[in-house]
Amino acid sequence: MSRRAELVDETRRQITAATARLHTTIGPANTTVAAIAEEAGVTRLTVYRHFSDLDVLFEACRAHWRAENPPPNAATWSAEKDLRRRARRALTELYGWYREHAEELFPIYRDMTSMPLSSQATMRADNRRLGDLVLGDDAPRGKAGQEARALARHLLDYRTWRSLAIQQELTDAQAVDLGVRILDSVVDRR
Amino acid sequence: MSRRAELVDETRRQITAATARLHTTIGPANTTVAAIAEEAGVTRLTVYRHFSDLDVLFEACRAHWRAENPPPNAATWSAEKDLRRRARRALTELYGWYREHAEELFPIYRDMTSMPLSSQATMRADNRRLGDLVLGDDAPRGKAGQEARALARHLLDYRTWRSLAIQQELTDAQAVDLGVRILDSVVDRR
DNA sequence: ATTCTGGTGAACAGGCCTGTATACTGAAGG
DNA sequence: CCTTCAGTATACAGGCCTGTTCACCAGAAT
Repeated sequence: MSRRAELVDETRRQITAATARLHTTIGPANTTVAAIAEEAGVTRLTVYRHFSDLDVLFEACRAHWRAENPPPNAATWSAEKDLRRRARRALTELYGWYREHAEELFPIYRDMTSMPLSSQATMRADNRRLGDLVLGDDAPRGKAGQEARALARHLLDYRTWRSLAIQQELTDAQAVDLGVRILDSVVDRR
Repeated sequence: MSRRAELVDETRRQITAATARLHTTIGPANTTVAAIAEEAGVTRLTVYRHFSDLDVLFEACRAHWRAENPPPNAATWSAEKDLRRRARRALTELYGWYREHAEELFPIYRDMTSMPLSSQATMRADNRRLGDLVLGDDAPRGKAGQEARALARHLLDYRTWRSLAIQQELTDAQAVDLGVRILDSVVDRR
């Protein structure tokens, strides 16, 4: 990569990083192009140049942030063969990550509706994937399965963690315990 | 009440009603004084006159809307002596109300952080009260009690209903079932 | 009939935002 | 050495918002 291209790339990176900083503080809904430019130490015009489509910037910003703050690796959860252990591990890791990034994730979820639909879809798909991963083969069939999946996904959501841990003031350990117990009782019911 | 005072009062009512309409559609965060005035068929100046303090308007608006859309009467829940029945009744009534006002409540909860602290406190207190009412004397002591209360309150929250019923696409009946089962399993555990 | 006064209409200065256009600068790179 | 072009600086026209001031009107109240 030529030096020239490198510089351009660096500017682009600055812009996405600045956007990420704003999204995780004041939130996407209040993030203006003017603010991004200032935060990136760049002219408004430069932002427009790099990202004529704001949605592209939002997606780039999302990718950037996740690369710098990697969420737990859900793939390893499958190693636990027992549902309770698997759920415990998943919730512990995820809730830990949520706690670590509580402040940053809050504006994201709050302003979700003002984000590009593609990003919203991605987040929903992620949530679904995690839920299915935790349930594994233990998901009942039919209606019971639908409810179990709904519960698993609900428990894995950031907002559920926030409700339990921040609003209701449970410790993360308590929230995890509660989640595991609940999920088990629903899946395991005769 | 004199005719004069009546007219003044009517204007005030128009303003709070207009505010309520805006809060339940575009949300408190996007509700401007200009928009309120227009929606109320009144001058911006008139709005300022009646409510120099916006927080007062917000609170009046909240009261107005709740009077027109009364939530279920939680006091009657205590009639059910069995926890499961009580929880079922509470969740059924509350989730029904949430469903009925799903669209209107959404912007309120989304923009909660941009509402006056007093309103936020009121909502939290309400939630606590409902939770305690549902648990009644069945709340365990100590740590288990704390978790049971947290769960009850969490289940009664609008956002939990939304997560289960809208996001995860459960029917209200399914969400209620799930909630009752979960709460029972946590309260009743060994 | 006259006085109050809630509401109107218009205007102000100030702020922040948008998207676009202009001409300029400075460094990478042929 | 000289071209290319990413980024700068500055400006514009347009939009919407805020809070406040002033003169004015018309209908209640007395």
